[in-house]
Amino acid sequence: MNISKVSKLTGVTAKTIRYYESINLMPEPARAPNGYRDYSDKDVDILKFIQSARKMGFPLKDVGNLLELWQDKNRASRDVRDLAKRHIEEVEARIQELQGIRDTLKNLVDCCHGDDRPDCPILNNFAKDT
Amino acid sequence: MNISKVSKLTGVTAKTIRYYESINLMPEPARAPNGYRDYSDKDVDILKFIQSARKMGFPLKDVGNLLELWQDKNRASRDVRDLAKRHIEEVEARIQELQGIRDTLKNLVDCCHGDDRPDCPILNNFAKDT
DNA sequence: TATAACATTCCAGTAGACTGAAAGGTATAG
DNA sequence: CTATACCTTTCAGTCTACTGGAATGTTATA
Repeated sequence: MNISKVSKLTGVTAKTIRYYESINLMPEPARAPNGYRDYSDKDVDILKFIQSARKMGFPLKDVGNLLELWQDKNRASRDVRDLAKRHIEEVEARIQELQGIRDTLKNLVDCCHGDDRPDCPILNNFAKDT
Repeated sequence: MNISKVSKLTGVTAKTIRYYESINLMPEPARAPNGYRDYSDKDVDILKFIQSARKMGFPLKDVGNLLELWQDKNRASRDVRDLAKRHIEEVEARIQELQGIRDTLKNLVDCCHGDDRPDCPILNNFAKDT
C-alpha cells in the first residue's frame, strides 16, 4: 500500500513517515515498480507501535530501543521494564516540578487583586531581592 | 559592574545575558570607556526578575510582557494576573497529560515480570492493534 | 488530453532557548 | 613583559521532532 494509505491508517503524516525512515527508525519499505514506497501490514504495525510509544512520551531515541526490543524475540522483559521505569521517573520529576510551579503561582494569583490598581504580589515576588 | 560580576550575582551566564540583550529582553547596558558592558544595580534586578519568571516556567515572550508590566507603574494588576492564570492553565494541562502517561506506564510496568523472559505487557500494549 | 491528486528527492526552515567557537581587544598579576 | 583572564563581536551550531517548499515524475479521472 502507498504512503497516504498508511498515513490514513496510522494518523502519521506522509512527511513524518519519510522522516522516520530517514533517521532509521522505520525500516526502508519495499518499492513498487514506479518507485513509490510500498508498505506492508507489518510496516503499519511498526508505525502504530511508534505512535503508541510516542503517546507515552518516549523520545524517538527510546522508541528506537523499544522497537528493537519488540523485534527481538529473545529480549529480556527486564530491559523493557527498566526503560519504562526510567521514563516514569523522568515524568514524575517533571510532574513534581510543574506542581511546585503551579502551587506557587496559584498562591500569588490568589493574593493579587486583579483589578485596575497596579499593586501586584506576582510582580513583587518576581522582583523580590532574596 | 562588568558582565561576569552580574553573572555571578544572578547565576545567569554572560553568554545568556548577552543573548537576552540581543532579543531586546534586557535593555542595552551602559558602556565603560573600554567598550565593556557596564551594568547598574537596576540591570541586575531586571535579570533577577527574568530569572524568577523563568523559574516559574514562563516562556521568554511572557517574561518580556511581565517585565513591561513591572516597569509600567500605571499597569493594571489584572493584566499580570491574567497572564499568570493562563500560564497556570497550561501548566495544569501538562500535569494532567503527564499524570495520564505516568499512570498508564505504571500499570504496564506493574504487569511486567521484568526478568529474563521475553513476554512483556509493555510491548504488547504498544503493539496492540486497537 | 487535460488536470487533479498522488508520489519522489533534497534542501532548508521552524520553535525555543540558548551555546560554541573564532578572532580579536583589554586588564591585571607576577 | 608576558601570561592569563577578562572583554568584544559575529556567525554558526545544538537539541528534538518535525514541516515547508521547490522541482519533478506518475496515476487516476472526466
